[in-house]
Amino acid sequence: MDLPNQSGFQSVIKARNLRMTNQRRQILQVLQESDEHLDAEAIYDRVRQKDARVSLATVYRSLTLFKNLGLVDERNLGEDYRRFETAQDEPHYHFTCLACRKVIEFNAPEIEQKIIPQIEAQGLKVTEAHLIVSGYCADCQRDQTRGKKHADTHLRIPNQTNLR
Amino acid sequence: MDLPNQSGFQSVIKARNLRMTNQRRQILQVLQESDEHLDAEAIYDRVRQKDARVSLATVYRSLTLFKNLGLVDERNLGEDYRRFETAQDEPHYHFTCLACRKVIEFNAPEIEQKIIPQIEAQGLKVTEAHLIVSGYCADCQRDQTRGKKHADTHLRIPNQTNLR
DNA sequence: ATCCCTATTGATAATTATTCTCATTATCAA
DNA sequence: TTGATAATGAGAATAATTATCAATAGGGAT
Repeated sequence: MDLPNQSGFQSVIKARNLRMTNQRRQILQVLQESDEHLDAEAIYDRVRQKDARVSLATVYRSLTLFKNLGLVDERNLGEDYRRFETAQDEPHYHFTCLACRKVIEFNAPEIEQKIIPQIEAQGLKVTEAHLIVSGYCADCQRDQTRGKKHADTHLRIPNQTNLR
Repeated sequence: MDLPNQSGFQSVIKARNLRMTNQRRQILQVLQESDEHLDAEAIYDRVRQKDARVSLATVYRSLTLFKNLGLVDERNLGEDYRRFETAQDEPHYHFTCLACRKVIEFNAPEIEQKIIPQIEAQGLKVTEAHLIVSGYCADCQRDQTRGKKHADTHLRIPNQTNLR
């Protein structure tokens, strides 16, 4: 949630002679207010609830703009799981539960302090690094062992009877 | 390229009463022969060159099957960059050049030895971990500073004049 | 070698997520 | 207030992947 405030955003916008529209304000606000990881569709839904008449195309356009302005990051949190979040100062990484799709953030200073320097020592220039960890959260592990019903649409545990 | 050989594959297939078809053989062979990271379309092209009449749908179906059998891994090597590779014994991670799309593999034992154990200590069960690093390889850095023409279709360097 | 069951395939339609098109609207500097 | 043009809405277009279904082909049993 440490995003430039609206007036800060406004100056960024004007400096590039872009325009500060109501749609952009709404979309940015939704992103700032949420601490979840939303996709374009979810952002679209929330913006509409706030009554703005914003089209899905505009949501996509705005997200692309915000990405390019460095205000928003697009994250691939696993297979078929692209989400957006406001840009953070601290580098951080993501664990995704394959059953309930919950996202848990964590730090891993080894990446910035050891792994990336090692890569750059080979002459490569690093601009981005994502560590994507998948598995099962504590709750869903419990449910599975109990054989409980849960949102198994996304279960990726290989199933002997359905390999195809 | 340390994949079960064809006879090993055959036994895996039969054990699940699946069938060893010519299409599957061809697709698997393409994956084994290549040390690049291919997408479904590229696999499709190569299989067709070997003259088999294989449909794209079958390529997708086979890749899904191989994934579920643990013979093949699907990798998200960055934005819009899903590729397949034969399953490896050693965990490894990927650097992708944003300019030429070259992929360089590297090890990072800190991930398996420190980061994952820390995550699991919190009660999470980890089944997968991908470290995706993006940036510019030595060659493309050189080209850029010289202002050379190169495949800039994929350049992601924010461009002040084209933010939208 | 032949038969039969059914797993697999090819061709193509359907689906999903995202981007594009273009006429219309709205922002904002003058 | 006006004018230049950035931005939008609505829907068409695109691209990647999956689903449908009749036809084909493994491979165990005979």
